[in-house]
Amino acid sequence: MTDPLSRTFAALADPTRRAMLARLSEGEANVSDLAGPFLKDMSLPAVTKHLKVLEKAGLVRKGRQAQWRPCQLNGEPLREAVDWMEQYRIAWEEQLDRLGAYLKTKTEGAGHGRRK
Amino acid sequence: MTDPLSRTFAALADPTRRAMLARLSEGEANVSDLAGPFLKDMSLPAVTKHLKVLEKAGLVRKGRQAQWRPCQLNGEPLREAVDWMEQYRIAWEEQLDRLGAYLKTKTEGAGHGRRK
DNA sequence: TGGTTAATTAACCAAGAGGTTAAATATAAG
DNA sequence: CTTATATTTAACCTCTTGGTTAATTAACCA
Repeated sequence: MTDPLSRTFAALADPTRRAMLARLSEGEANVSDLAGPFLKDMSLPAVTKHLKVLEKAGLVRKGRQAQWRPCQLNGEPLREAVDWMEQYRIAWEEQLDRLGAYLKTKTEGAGHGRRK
Repeated sequence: MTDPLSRTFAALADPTRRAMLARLSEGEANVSDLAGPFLKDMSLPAVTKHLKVLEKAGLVRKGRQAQWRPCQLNGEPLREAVDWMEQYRIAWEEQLDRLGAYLKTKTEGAGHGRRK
């Protein structure tokens, strides 16, 4: 699982990480800001690890400012993931269309020929 | 990692599984059809396992027809995943806009006042 | 019945993910 | 120089993932 797209999807496959991205979509945040909502459920090092997964996937960029590490969201890998999905979603919708058309034909042809 | 969205993203986080979905986007296929391109790299049971991951994520539906198991793609979970992403993509693009606006302000204000 | 093809299950293994606690680092502030 | 705050690293543990080979099930065919 070394390719970028896999890393992106893997990063998204965790509700904690998705929540952190959601938080970051509202603006920059330090590690402890991000950790806040989760400290009831897990330790700070656990959050650091999640953050690292997001960083390695390129979804988050971490700066430095004194002892704080302000984190920013980077949407680019997201766009690539969406692109991958859309590419096939089109095919899937076409499949649905074909199915729809097929069913329609069957129904229309039920009387074995056109009406009128 | 028990929620549907996580299962979907996790299922997509593997190039073998993505390739299987890509194949299925061209139409129905049996397990051995799907396995074909990968049998140089892995065994059939490995493919079965990948398929099971896709099934549990609801991305693939497996029927039966004699000894074959015709597999079909189900795009619905995909749509939900895209929806999740789009929801935040909007925010991300806005962030980019704000960044752009900020840089623009800085440049404009460089001469400390408006040019005539 | 016995054989062939398609696919799954079982039992196992190595590596990775996600968590922990305790110790270390980085920066600021007395 | 010491202390406080923010964050990371180290060492460890358990469960899951992704793979294996060997055996099993399911359905057809002769």
